Amino acid sequence: MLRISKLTDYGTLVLAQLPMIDKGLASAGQVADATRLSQPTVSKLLKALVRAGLVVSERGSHGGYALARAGDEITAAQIIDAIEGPVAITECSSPGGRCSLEPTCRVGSAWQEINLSIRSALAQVSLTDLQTRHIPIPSLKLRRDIFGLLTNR
Amino acid sequence: MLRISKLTDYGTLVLAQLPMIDKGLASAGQVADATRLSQPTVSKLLKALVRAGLVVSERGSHGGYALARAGDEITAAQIIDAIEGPVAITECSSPGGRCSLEPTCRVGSAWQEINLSIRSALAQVSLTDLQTRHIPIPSLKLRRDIFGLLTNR
DNA sequence: CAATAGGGTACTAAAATAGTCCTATATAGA
DNA sequence: TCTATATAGGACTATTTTAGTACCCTATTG
Repeated sequence: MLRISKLTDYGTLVLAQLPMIDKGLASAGQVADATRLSQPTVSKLLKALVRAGLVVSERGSHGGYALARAGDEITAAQIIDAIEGPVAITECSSPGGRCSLEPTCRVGSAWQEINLSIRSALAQVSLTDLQTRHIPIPSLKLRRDIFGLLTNR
Repeated sequence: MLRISKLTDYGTLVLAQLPMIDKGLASAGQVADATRLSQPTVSKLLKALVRAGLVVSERGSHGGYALARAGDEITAAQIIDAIEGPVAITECSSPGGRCSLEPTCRVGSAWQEINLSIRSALAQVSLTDLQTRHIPIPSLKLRRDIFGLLTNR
């Protein structure tokens, strides 16, 4: 019915591998190893996450990435926005969308209500929820396989 | 962020052109003319809507299509399901999805909560809402243009 | 039994998504 | 200050999904 992209799902995996900002840094390569995703893809995701402010980065030979804030301060809505961009359910639902009939046309408002409901639902689920709502998993590899099954990757 | 397909949007247009079940029938060609969509596309949509039970059809030389029930008994969720199929936000959010770890894995539940919220939002908007929440429009053609602008078709 | 209309499936074309690669810039340490 | 390592940004290619079309079949009316 509605879906998030594979990249957004990967983004969740990537975020789950990052240390908190005050606990050191992980390089893109390390994250790629841990998630079993390719390095270029991981880099692309991390760049988007940095731009969105969910992740902080440091350049240079001992550089890397870390979560900008705690996992329960990062929401599913923010992750989706960071990776897919703020695409709305229809063009006209976008704030500042280009519908020139805004003042008279009321059709958009129905879709906007829907869009707000969806966003609020997504804002109520944190990264911590997404990554910890399961029983402890023996190894990283297995954990990744579970994600794979979950999302049909 | 999340979006419906163009075909689903077209589906709303098509539904808006159909008479109620007790008020006669409209042929696919008539609906195509009224919506300015191509006949093959309209036929495809109508077939899907019939299969989903939102529309009834009659074959034969005076056949055609009509709404199976009143516009406020048809929801946005039903329209989306009819045309895009019941694809969930992730595979595992599908009822009866194929995640073999269901009993132990709790990750899916977060996405499922999200999915339920989205579905309930979509179930609260009717076809009537979608088609009548605007000021009266002079002609069918103009009305269609407005939909076009709205959805960036 | 001919004309008209829907039913189903398969195919083609177009667009969005996913994935990769290349070049530039920054930092640490020898 | 030079080299190794790491991120930044953008361009490019491949893949997948979506949209659109065409064909052949079945049903109904006059």
